[in-house]
Amino acid sequence: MIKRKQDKSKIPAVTINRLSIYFRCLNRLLETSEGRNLKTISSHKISQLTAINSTQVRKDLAYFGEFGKRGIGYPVNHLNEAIRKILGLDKKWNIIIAGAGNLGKALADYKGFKKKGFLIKGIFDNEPEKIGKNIGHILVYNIEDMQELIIKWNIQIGVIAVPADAAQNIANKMVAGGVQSILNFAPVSLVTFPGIRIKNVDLSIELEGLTYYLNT
Amino acid sequence: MIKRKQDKSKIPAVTINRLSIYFRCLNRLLETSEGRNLKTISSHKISQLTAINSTQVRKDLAYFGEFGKRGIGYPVNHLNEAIRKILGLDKKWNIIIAGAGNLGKALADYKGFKKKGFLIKGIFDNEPEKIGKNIGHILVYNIEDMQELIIKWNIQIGVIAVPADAAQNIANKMVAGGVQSILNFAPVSLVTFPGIRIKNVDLSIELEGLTYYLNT
DNA sequence: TAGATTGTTAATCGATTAACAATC
DNA sequence: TAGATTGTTAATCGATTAACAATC
Repeated sequence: MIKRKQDKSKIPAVTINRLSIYFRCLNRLLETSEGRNLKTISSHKISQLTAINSTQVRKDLAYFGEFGKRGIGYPVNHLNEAIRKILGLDKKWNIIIAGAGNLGKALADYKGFKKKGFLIKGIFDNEPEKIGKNIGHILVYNIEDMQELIIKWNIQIGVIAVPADAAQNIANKMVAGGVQSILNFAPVSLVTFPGIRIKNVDLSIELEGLTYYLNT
Repeated sequence: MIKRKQDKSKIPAVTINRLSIYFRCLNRLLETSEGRNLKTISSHKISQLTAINSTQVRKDLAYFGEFGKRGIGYPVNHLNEAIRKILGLDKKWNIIIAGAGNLGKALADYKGFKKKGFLIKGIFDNEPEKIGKNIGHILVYNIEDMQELIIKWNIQIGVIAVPADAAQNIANKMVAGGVQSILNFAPVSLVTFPGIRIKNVDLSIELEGLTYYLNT
């Protein structure tokens, strides 16, 4: 049973990230015949598959309810469904992508989105040659129309894949349109807005986190 | 003066990530005329520009030396160069990309790499139609030849942009070739190797970190 | 009953931040 | 000297992990 009225601010953000990892691990397991025959799974087995400490696994899951049985383990199917609901993946989410460059194209074509219930409703750019064309099955729209279409399409998540110097302006427009969350691929610290959640994916930071340790 | 023999394992990984942020912030500043005229910058100013607590800024920098002067601040140019050296960005790094799909293409075309001293020496794929073609100015090679070319080109960093089920195999081959660090875009927990550093960039985790909070 | 495993408490570990002496 | 600001210590905060009673 999922605990009701669980205060999200009390749950560490890293716990949510690990929940995604457990979810993927269970999904993979259920794709195998071995996994489908499994009734239950122990925190120790999840630990082996994810390289996350088993106490951590139990603690993370316990934030949301008592999913397991002592002496037995966690029922695989039920746990899988419970995590899906916790992460909100039982719902459909409407997304737009700003920027029809290489990255925007790669994201628009990314098969993982649809599978998880993310619907990319449109891509936006300011280059006239790109506007009106299709990327995969998604149409490229004029960035001028973004704010209006965010409202019309009831967009919850905006993905920023524009150059760094345009990112803040795009973010402002997304928020003005009513977007509640932003996934930002531009290498800038966006000025944030109260109540709007921003996640940054930053290639430079990741690469420099490698070169620092390579450097002797 | 940079402290010699600083034990890297004693410095939090998050500090290195923030160092990247400070570095970018200083770079941006030095691109403006206002910034170029600045002799020094205070931890408080850096804090304003990066939204990172000023005590945190001072503590992070103090791991590597005494860059500032009390009552004055940090000399902008010198600090910028010092961080560049700490992150190893004064050196050239040889990179290969495995996977010539949309993501691999986007990465190969990413301008930020060259600017920071990262040289993409080749892209690898197993599809015959792709092998021998150019992406940007980079040639696509047969994945069979990857291990050999890693040695020949003295590759330090391997980027994995192949589907999830192929990722572990590619990682094994990269490590066998002598790659020391891996940037993994495939949504799997790679089995790690002693002494090899792996950084994961995982779109699902980022998106689910948004839907969790959107979910009511 | 004996063995397995959860859920949770308490201990530990590590990172952030407040406070302040040093000093420009 | 007075004000500004660093570098660092000590306090705080928060996350991880060890330990174990509960229980299947």
